[in-house]
Amino acid sequence: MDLGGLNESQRAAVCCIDGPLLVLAGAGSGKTRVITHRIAYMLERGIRPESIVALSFTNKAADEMRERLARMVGRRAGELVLGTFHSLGVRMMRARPEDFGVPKKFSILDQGDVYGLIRSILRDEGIHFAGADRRFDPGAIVQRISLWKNAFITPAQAQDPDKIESDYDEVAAEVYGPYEERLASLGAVDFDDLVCRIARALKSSDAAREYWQARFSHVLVDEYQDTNKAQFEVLRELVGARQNLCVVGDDDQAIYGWRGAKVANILGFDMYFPSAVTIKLEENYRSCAPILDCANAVIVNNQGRHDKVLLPQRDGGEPVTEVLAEDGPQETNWVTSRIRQLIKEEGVPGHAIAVLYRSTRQARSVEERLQEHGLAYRVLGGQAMYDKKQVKDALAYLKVLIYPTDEIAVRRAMNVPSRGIGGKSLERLLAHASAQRLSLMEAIHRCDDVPGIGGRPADGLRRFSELVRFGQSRMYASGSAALALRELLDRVALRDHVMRELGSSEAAAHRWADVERLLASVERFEQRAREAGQRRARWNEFFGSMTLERDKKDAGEDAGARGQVTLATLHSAKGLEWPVVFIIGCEEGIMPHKRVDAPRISDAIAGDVEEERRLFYVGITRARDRLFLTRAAARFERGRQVKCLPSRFLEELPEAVTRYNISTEESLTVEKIESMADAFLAKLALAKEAAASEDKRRRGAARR
DNA sequence: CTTGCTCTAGTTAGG
DNA sequence: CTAGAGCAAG
Repeated sequence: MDLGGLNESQRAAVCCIDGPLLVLAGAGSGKTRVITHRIAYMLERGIRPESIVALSFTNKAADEMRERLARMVGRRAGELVLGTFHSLGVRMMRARPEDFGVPKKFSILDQGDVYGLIRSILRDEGIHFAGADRRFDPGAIVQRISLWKNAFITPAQAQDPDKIESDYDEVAAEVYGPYEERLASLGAVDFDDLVCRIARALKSSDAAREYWQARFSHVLVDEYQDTNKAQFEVLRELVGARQNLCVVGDDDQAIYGWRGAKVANILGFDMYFPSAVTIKLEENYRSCAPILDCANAVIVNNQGRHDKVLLPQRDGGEPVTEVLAEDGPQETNWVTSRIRQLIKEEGVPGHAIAVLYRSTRQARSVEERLQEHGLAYRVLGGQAMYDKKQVKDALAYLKVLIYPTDEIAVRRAMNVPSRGIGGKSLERLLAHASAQRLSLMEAIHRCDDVPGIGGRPADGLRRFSELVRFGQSRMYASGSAALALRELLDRVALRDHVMRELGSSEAAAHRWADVERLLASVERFEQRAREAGQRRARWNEFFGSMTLERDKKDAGEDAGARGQVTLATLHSAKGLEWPVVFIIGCEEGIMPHKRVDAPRISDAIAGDVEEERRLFYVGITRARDRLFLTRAAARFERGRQVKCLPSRFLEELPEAVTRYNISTEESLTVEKIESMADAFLAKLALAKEAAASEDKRRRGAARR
C-alpha cells in the first residue's frame, strides 16, 4: 500500500494497529485520510473485514467513510462493521436480542414518539405536580432522562433528593420510572437504549461479552471527543483485554458537552488505557496562516486541553476581517451584499461560501436577504425528513397496513386527520384490548363491543377500521404496499389535510413533497426486494432505516451542483469547510450564549464558556481562504433596541485582524496603520526637509 | 372533541 | 416579535 502521500505522524497513526491508540487530529489535519488508510492497511495485514468495527457519530460521516473505502479496497468495504454507535447497537440487538433483554421484534422510538410518551405520562401523573402551577417543557424532561440513561443513573437514583437541584429535575425524576415501564410494555427501545443497553449487557453477562469480544477484534472511533459515558463503556467492554482500540478526535472541537459528551474520555484516554500511544496531527492543510493564527490565539485561552497547535501548510492568505455594523439589519445587509459581490464580481461559486451562526433563528434574516438578492442557498441541519409530521403520519399508515399490531402507529394514524377520537375513547379501547388480550387495532375493528364507546368516537373508529381493511385488501390484491398506501392516503385525503393545516399553499406543497418522497422510497424498497427475489419485503429493515437514518440528499442535489450558499449553525458546520466563511453575531450573549455564561439558572443545564470558545474555534477553522467575523452594536430583541457588546472571543484575536466599521467605512489594519505611519513620517520628513531648506534659503537670504 | 384565542418563553443536535 | 402550548367556549 502506498503511504507516500502521508506525513510522518499520519503514517505512524495508520500503521500502529494493535493496542490502544489516541490520535489527536487537529482541524484540517487530514483525519479522514488517516482513518481510511488505516482500515485499508489493516485489511492488507490480513485482519478480517467483518471483525473491524469503525464508528462515527452521523450516518453522513459513516457513508462517506464507506464510499472512500470502497474506492480503496473495493467490495471488502461492504463487509466492514461500519456505522454509528446506534447502528451497531441495532445490529447487535437484532443478532442476539436475548443478550440485551429485548424482544425479538423490538421497535425503536424516534424523538417524536418519545415526546408523545412523556407528554402522556405528564398528563397521567399530572396530579403529583398540581402544587406547582408551572408548565413543563417535555423537551427539557426528555433531555434529562437521556442524560441519566447515558450516565447509568437509574430512576431510583435520579430521585435522590441530594441530586435534585430544580423542579425540572424533580419532575423528570418522577417521569423517568413510568417512562421506562412504558417502553418495556410497548416492546420498544429509544435511541439511548441502543447504546446503554449494550454497555450494560456486556458488563453484566460473561456470555454476551465473550461472544462479542470474539466477534470483533479491532475497534476504531471517529470524533471521539463526542463520546459519552455509555459509549465509552461499550468501547471498553468490546475491546476487552486486547485493547485494540483506536480513537481519533480533537478535544478542542468538543462541542457536545450539553448532550452528555465527556471530554474526559479524550483528555484522560491514557489513564483508562495506560499503554496507550498518543499521536498528534498538527499540520493543517486546509486554512491560510492568518486564519490559523486566529484559531490558535483563541483556543489557548482554554484551560483543560491537550497541548497542541495548528501549523499552517499553505502559503499566503489575506487577513481575517472583523466587521462592525450598527444593527442587525445592517449586518445581514452587509453580509449578503458582500456575498453577492463575491459571486457576481469575483466569480466565487456560491457553494464556496458559508454563513455560520450560533442559533438557528439567526438564519432567518440572512435567508430573507439572500432571497431578495436572488441568490441560491441551502440551510444545513433543521428537521430531519422522518421527523416531519406529515411524513410520520404517512409512515404510520404504512405501518398499520404492514404491522397492524404496532400500537404506536395505530394510535397515530387513527386520529390523523382527526376523527373525533379523544383520550377517553382511547383509554377505553386500551382497557378493553388488554382485558380481551387483543391488540389495539383488533379492538378498533370490534369497537362496537367496547363498553362506553358510541356517538362520534364510534363513528370515527368505524371509519378508521374500514379504511385499514380497505388498505390491507388493496395491499394483498396488488402485492404492493406502496400502491395500497397511495390509495389509502388518497382516500383519507391526507393531502387536503396538510393543505388545511398550513395556511399558505406554498408551504403545504413543500411539505407534501416530503410525503411524495416517502412514497417514492417505499416503491424503491419494494422494487429492490422484488429484484432480490424475496417473497416478502423485509419491512423491519425499512422501518429501522427510516428511524435511524436522516434523509439522504438525492445525489446531484447537493450544494455543489446548484451553487448554493450554505447557511449553518456552528454545530452543524463541524467537519465541513468552505473557501469563504462568515461568522455572524459575534457578540456577548450570542457567543458565548447568555444561557451558558449566566449564573446557573435553576432550570437550565449548566453550560460552560470554554465549550462556547471551542464552538467559535470550530467556526474559524471551517474557513480555507477568507474569514469574516461580524457583529452589530445594537439589536432589536423582543421588540426592544438592545446594546450589544463584542464577544470576548474577538478580543482574543491577534492584532493582524482587519477591523472594519460599515457605517464610517473605516478600515484599519496593522499594515494600514504602518503604512499610514510611514506616510506620516514621510510627510514629516518632507516637511522637515522643506523647513530646513526654507531655513537655509532664509539664512542665505539674510546673509546676502 | 374541536376550534380559536391568549399567553409565555425564548441554545446548540444526532441517532 | 413569533411559535407553540394551554385553556375556554362551541
